[in-house]
Amino acid sequence: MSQEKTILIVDDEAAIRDMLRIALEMADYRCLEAADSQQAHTIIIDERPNLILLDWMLPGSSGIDLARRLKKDELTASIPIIMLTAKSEEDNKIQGLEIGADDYITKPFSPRELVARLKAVLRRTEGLTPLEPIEIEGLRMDPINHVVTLDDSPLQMGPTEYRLLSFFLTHQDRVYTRGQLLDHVWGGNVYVEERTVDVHIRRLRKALTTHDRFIQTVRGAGYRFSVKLVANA
Amino acid sequence: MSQEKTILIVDDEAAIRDMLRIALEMADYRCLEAADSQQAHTIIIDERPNLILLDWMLPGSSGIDLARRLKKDELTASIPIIMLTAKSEEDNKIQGLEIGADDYITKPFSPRELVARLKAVLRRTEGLTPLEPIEIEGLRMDPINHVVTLDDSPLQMGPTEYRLLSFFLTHQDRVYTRGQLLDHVWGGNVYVEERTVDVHIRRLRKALTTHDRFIQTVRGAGYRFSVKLVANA
DNA sequence: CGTTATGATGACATTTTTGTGACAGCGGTA
DNA sequence: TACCGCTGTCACAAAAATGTCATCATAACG
Repeated sequence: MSQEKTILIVDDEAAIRDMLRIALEMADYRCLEAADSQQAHTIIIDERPNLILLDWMLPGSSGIDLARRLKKDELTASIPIIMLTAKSEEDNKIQGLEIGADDYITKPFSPRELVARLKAVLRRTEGLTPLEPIEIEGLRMDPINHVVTLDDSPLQMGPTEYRLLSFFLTHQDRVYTRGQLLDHVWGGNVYVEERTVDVHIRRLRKALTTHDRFIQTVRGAGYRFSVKLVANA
Repeated sequence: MSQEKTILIVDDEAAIRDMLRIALEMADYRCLEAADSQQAHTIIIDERPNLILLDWMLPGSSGIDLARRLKKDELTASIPIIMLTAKSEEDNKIQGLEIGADDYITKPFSPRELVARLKAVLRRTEGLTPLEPIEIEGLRMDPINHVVTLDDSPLQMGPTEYRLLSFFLTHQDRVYTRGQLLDHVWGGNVYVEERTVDVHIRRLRKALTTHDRFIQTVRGAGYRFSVKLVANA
């Protein structure tokens, strides 16, 4: 299960888009529908990309305006942007960096360079999770060292169980269906059997051994993580 | 209150120096005396700067030679360098990065861009170069003499392994993804496969032989250096 | 009770991730 | 020139995690 990243391409030249798409898909990235020239200033997508490749020159609305608007909008401000500029436009790169683009690439560029820079930008913005440790009833999860302890003794579990526990700790006292758990913990667009959730719940329970009272089964509905003991309904 | 960083400016144009000084001081950095054209090849300072801004073109001795010498000298090898290049020299940027400069900026640049890049470089190299020797459990790193010993017997390792260990020693008990390690240890603008990290982790582990328990693999996440933590999560 | 629906559990093949040895390129040096 | 150390990448081995299934246990309900 590779952690797939999605890239949004905004360019009005179909040839460039195709080239980008091929390069990106070879590197295991998923491309979102590239906005064409006319709608470039009103991109509507129903999925949040991990990164935006934005051409500097867009007819109607210039790429830099678009970038500025994206960076202003709360919803999109945190998405890193890489600007594509023609060589003659290179002077603009400073302006591009100033308004918040995370990198720029001058055309023509090699696919390899593109992917390399893209990786660098993604990696730079990736590790920005200075989350606070969570502790309840002796169960402590510290995302900084990626360690779960129960009464100070470390617990061992797989990555999926870790994510599952992480989700539960931040969403306590509420019942989630298997489908919802798949959405939140596995990620939206994966196809796995709902029963798989049962197995991982089992594995997480085993990892928590003595404290498996935390995870409650709600028959016919799903699972709930809670410190309080709640009667099922 | 702010942890003051000192920047050494090496440029023969007084106008540039003044501009840099103003920009840097506005951003709360402290500037060291800029070497002028004549002494550029024999910088003598009595304070160790946190970063060096180095002009590519220096009369008498070219900036790149100076950079190379700085990177060779044990005392200064660990100080990050940002090269300033004129636009026409941009082809040289690759060469600059190759000899060990941590970033480059092409003139003309905005003060804002300068500070942004400078911050990025400082952030990456932060804590990477302790001035005091560090010792834990018989493992001792002496940054001044650039020597690592284990129970008083010297260990041999390559430069990359040394930097990796140096980073780990100053950032213990915390998981870093391969990408983050590339960012901090290799530098932000190198394009290297993430698996390369694995290989260097292996080489470092081999160099530490008996104490390879320090470097822990956190499956699905990255690596962690720690004396105490044992179980993964 | 008996029947049925739903969850728990152990086993297992497959996939993913990491460890490891080898190798070619590069720059420095004898 | 030949040699040497370091580096990044690769191919393959090893290890761990994952998803699915068959089967068992239990709750719900008549």
